[in-house]
Amino acid sequence: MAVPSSPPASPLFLREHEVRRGVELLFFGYTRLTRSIDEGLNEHGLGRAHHRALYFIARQPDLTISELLRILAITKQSLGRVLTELGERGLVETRPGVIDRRQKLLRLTEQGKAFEAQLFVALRTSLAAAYAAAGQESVTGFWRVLEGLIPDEDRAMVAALQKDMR
Amino acid sequence: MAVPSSPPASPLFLREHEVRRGVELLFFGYTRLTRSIDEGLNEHGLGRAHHRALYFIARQPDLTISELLRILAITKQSLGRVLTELGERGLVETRPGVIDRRQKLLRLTEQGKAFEAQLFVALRTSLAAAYAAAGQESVTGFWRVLEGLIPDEDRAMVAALQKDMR
DNA sequence: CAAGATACGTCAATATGGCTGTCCCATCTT
DNA sequence: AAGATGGGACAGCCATATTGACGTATCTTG
Repeated sequence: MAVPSSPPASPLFLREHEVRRGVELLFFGYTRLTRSIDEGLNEHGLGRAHHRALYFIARQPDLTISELLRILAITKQSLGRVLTELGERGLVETRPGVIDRRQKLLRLTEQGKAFEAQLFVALRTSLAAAYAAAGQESVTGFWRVLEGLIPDEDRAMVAALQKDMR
Repeated sequence: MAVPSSPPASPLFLREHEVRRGVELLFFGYTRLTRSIDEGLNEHGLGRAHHRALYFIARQPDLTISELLRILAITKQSLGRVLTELGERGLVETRPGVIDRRQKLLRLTEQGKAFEAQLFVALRTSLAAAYAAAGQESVTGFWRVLEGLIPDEDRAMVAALQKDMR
């Protein structure tokens, strides 16, 4: 795998160090951010999978099971376990769909809202510090690159989440 | 409350939606990027944990076990299993440290290098496309924000990885 | 040199969060 | 009435992580 020291104008090769930098920063950044909520989750005996469900239910009240499945991209069985546990702890409640009574609309209880908000504080603290240190210009770039990592078929779903943000 | 060191308009309390957007984009971007290598890993019966080890050994040949443990932030036992499996498949080899013979210096075999390079193609394809779509300015911002997510005590480690990038 | 610290390995037990496959029920659609 | 869809549930499996304790080789230091 000998690499010439003066590379030709192959854009793919030229980007290697930039790509490695991105891979590494994404790895460390993502894992550190998720670690920031572990303590709060542990207090309730919950894990990150529970947080992901909580988060997206908080984000889109009256989400259905199948919508949540598409967002999380896990199996019905895996999600079932998580939702059962969240229900048992009184953090999530469901009601039958209005239009389609087979559906279950997911919502956070008051307790669930409070807990999600508590976890969100940790996320906000970390991200806000990073945003502040980097500056608004950088934040825009940060978003743009991440958007480019999301495959076309998923982009509508992500955009929908952010649709009704004020 | 006198906080002399922060500017008056310090956006510590960013608008919530900016933080949620970052959380979501990081989640989707990171998970989609990691999924891009699953197929390649599956062909060898390996998982993402194996890739992380492979990746960092590729990045820093002659890495020691304890350095790798610090990077991955997992336990010795977890890493032990991963390295055993990589060794059995002839992807990673070790030799005793030169200065300190208790150490094991980790290296990829030729096979290991080829495999890591193959996986890297998928990462590069995804990230390079995102970089190209976003533009160089954005890439810089992307890096800056992610750097800000890494706690001070880990930053030296990450910087060391990128020290000898050409 | 003896004592202790360090680098690494290993055992056993456990938790978490995924997966597949199969079958079921209620409800909506045609 | 038949079929499609939303959701639940069973059984079993796998990957990846954890803790705690103990062992061995090697380096460092009083």
